[in-house]
Amino acid sequence: MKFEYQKLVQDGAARRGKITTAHGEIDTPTFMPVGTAATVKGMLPEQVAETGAQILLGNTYHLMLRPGAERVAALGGLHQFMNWDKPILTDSGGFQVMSLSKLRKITEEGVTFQSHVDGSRHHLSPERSMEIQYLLDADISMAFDECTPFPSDEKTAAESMRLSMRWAQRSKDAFKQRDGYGLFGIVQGSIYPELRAESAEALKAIGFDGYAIGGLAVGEGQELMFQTLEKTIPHLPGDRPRYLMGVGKPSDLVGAVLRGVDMFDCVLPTRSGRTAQAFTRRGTINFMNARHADDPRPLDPDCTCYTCRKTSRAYINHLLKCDEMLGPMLITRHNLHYYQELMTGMRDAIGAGRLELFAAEFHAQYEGGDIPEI
RNA sequence: GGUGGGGUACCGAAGUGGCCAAACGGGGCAGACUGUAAAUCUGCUGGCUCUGCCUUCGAAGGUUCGAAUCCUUCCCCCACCA
Repeated sequence: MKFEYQKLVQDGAARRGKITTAHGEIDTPTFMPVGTAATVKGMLPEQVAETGAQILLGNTYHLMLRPGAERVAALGGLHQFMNWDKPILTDSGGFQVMSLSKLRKITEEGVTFQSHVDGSRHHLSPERSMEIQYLLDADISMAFDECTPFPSDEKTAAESMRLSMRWAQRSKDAFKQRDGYGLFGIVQGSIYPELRAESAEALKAIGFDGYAIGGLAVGEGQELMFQTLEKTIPHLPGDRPRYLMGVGKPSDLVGAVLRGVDMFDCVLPTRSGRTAQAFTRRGTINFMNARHADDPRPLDPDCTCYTCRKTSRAYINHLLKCDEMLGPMLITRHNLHYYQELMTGMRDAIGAGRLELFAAEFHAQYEGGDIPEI
């Protein structure tokens, strides 16, 4: 089957749509849990699927180091390797170029870096990144880019963005076209509207199956992020999915969907889940706090996830206090469920032409505070 | 009964005349986390009317300008020997 994006309903700038890939369909707007090292930390694949996730994010950088892309390919590809038969999108390794900045050396050709695992030297280029993502059998591959740090002055941001655009062309040239598989370009340009526009136009000229917006949620703040989205999205084609990389908090997702974003990935529900923070429709809860120790109520009485149906706040608090692995697992499971439910809510709202109202209700409830103390 | 070792903050444990309200761990309390080098990181953790004062290093007394640190007596714990 063909890799394609179908826009089903438009509500303001927001879109309800569907992406078709070799491993199945994805309802958009969608949230992709992050499974960096061929696992969503602390979750079995079927549990991830149970939350409603339709696609995962995997990582070129981590998987090339361990266990190695060729090995994954020999073992049947990433889907089989990690027992996830739904779509997978792989990051290109570009983000690690930034997050591992102490160990990197960037040239026009690509980036040389030292492994955080054992210090060994490795090289990543647009061509090698495409090859790795092909070996992993990613349904959606990402162009190899440089995630421009924040803050960057306009000149630096422009040079970084233009390098990413040249790499985007090379990524496109190296990408092996196959039915059901797609390649996304990544818009850069920091917070500068003209650079974002230039970047988006450059990618559009190359032609991609989807367009990602990178280099945001890196410290600029939500307001600047939203402003940048508003200056970027009008330059992107309407008949392709838009993916805001690495975002974000629930309110970021709502604001970005309102502005026309279709896809997200973020470590927050999983990472925060491991560090005691639960996301609920009524805001966040830190389960290490002593006030939960005697609370027999579920994490969220209105939630239908396993954690909320079967466990109490007191139990979760106890597990975390004892450093038991089940604590992070339970919160992660809830968080992923909450994120998926939020996306479902937005998809339904767009379908009904009432996303603005949904957003207003979301904010009122999210900022309204946790359920009353017992 | 004898010999030796020891009693320090919530716990463990440094410190053996002034730079000690007392290192360091743990625990506790709170905060952070946005394309995952993160089950990680940061702060606080005697009290107060808080650029200072008060109380605290088993108890009481003493030496000294000054004591958790030196002296005396007492109480308690541990090990080995009887």
